[in-house]
Amino acid sequence: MIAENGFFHSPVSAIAARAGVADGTVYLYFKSKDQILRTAIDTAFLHFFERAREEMATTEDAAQQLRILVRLHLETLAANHALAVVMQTEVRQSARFIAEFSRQHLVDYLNLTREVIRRGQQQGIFRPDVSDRTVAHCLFGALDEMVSSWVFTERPFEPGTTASQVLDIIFRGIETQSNHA
Amino acid sequence: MIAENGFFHSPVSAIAARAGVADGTVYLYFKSKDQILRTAIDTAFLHFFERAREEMATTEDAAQQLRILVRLHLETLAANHALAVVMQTEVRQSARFIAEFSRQHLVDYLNLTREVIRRGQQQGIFRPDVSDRTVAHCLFGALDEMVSSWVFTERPFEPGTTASQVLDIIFRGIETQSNHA
Amino acid sequence: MIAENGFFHSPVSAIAARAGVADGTVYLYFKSKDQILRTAIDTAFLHFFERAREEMATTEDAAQQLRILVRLHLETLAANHALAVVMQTEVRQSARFIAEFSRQHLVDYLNLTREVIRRGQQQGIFRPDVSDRTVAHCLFGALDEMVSSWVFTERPFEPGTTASQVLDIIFRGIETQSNHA
Amino acid sequence: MIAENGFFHSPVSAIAARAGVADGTVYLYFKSKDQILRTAIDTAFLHFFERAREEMATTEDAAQQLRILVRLHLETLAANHALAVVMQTEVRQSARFIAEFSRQHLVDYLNLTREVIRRGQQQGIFRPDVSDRTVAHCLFGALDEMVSSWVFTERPFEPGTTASQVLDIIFRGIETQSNHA
DNA sequence: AATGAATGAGTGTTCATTCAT
DNA sequence: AATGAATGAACACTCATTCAT
Repeated sequence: MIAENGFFHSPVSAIAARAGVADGTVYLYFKSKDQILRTAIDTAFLHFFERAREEMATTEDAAQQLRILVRLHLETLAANHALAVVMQTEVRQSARFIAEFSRQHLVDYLNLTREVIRRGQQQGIFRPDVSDRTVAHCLFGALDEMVSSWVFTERPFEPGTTASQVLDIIFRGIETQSNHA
Repeated sequence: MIAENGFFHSPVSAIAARAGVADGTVYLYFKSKDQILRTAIDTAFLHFFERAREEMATTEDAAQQLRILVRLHLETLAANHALAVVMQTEVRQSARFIAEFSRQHLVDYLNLTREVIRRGQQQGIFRPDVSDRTVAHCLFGALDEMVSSWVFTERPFEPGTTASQVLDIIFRGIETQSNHA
Repeated sequence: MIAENGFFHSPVSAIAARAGVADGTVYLYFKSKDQILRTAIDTAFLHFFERAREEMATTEDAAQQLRILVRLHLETLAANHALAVVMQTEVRQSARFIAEFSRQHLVDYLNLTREVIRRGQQQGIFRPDVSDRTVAHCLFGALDEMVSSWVFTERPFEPGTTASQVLDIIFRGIETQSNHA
Repeated sequence: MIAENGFFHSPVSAIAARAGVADGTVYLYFKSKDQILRTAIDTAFLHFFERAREEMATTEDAAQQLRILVRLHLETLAANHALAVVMQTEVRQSARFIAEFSRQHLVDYLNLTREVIRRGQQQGIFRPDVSDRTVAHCLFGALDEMVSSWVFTERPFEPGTTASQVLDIIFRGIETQSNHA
């Protein structure tokens, strides 16, 4: 519902109707309309982090872990168009909302990425002369923009191909010479 | 006003008061509340494109042109915090708004970037084996995320430094070996 | 409310207050302010037609049926001053409103009257050399004006007397000589 | 303008535009929007009464004078469709407006008609056993309804024919037997 | 005299939220 | 637990009127 019409253009009554319950019932499960959106976002991030932690535990190679993260990011959204729309729009609905709430999730995600970057730098596979913060922002920004491009156009989306393309550029940009050669 | 509270949380009466005019006066200049936001965004992009075209005309070197674009992107927003907030939030307020209106500006910007990338590939300074579309998305996404990071935290922002950091990664990621060596 | 102040000078908030409900409640029962008026008018005509059909079925004499219609017209409005005011004013609020909506009720009423006239002509009690349309308009117009006269002054109103006076003139005007003698 | 859209749906700005002047100019000639309508109505009645007095002075025969009034009523409106619309709608816009303002014109008109009726009764050509008030209302009501019927449908309108038809009924209804024979 | 930009009070309508059932 | 009728605050927008030019 929210993905289709936007949070502000989705009356609680419409959300309730879509869920097949009465308006009042919504308030038995959510304290306010805002909480519906927050819960949806929280849940999505929670699931993402769970899977990310699980899958990243299967290897110690930072490059491999980065590949896992990137693939998971793109696959999760590719598999759920409505979620993707919400993530590319409503999550950024207003400066106050972001500052108070949704930015924290992104910071968590960025921190996770930064840890992997730093590990790669310690492992000698990533250049040590770029800040992990910058790299994480570049990587996240690139992925984010690829998703936006898909969501706001009618293009087909192949998460695997997209992941390769982005990583092709970012890896080359951050890998050490020895590694690259 | 919109930057501070968000478009949906900014009554027309508040916008009018901030502008020092009566509510009705707003409607002498804008057909609807929506048009206020659209006009602001249109104007910002118009100015940006004008300056970009001017400054990019001073050189034929694609790498140099890319540096100009990146610097202009970051400097424009760094110089106007409210504009930056609007660009990182309200421009993405709902899928419908984006699809109907604001995405076109981004597409124009991405196309401008892609042209430069392609020129660089023809000039032999950028790798020919990555698509200009992917590169443009990566670059824009990286910059966009750097701006968001600044806007939604209290960090100081140095557009020059940020530009160098991002370009350091992206350039290395897309330049040809010969060039890099 | 509308009878007292006129439709355009009756804010929905005032109508709601008079009804003892909150403003929003009005919109649970009416789609728009316009619909309040339309529903009131529709309902009044519906009841009138129902009663008219019932009472007219008690006789086959066209003259008697006409007397029934006239009495019902005047008694219905005499019994409900507010309704009478609305019928003499708001029903004619604008050319567009009338053309789109309220005229149809009058046309239905006029058609009912015309049928009775034609029946009387066939029965040989009404002159055949005047058109039923003209007669119906004269009769309705006369009644309408009697009601207006009452509504817009402080005069007392006796529907029975008024009915007799109007019918005295119209009947004499339309009856056949043989009948009249 | 008012005839087309109704008084309440005609902004002063639209009326001014139609008149080819600026909004403010309207207020040099009318104290308020209401006065525009009142002046239009006043003027129309003034002209009507002037012509009625003139033409009625040409004969002493009450029946003839009534014919003159009826013809003038219908011809005046037939000649000016917009005026007719205003007379059949806006003149009755609300009970308060009518009570305060427009009813007086009708009362004047009805009084003029009543005088003629009484004169006809004194002349022995109209029945003395019906009240002049009732007759005047019947006659005016009949004419009024004929005009409404024309204004709110697409029918062609022939004031002469319509006058004959109405008078055929009303005259027969009110004339004395001797006269009728 | 004429203008038309500016005003700001007024109003129809929406919708998040509550609560008696 | 679930309902959905009722609420009333909030808001976008209109427009009669004013007044400096």
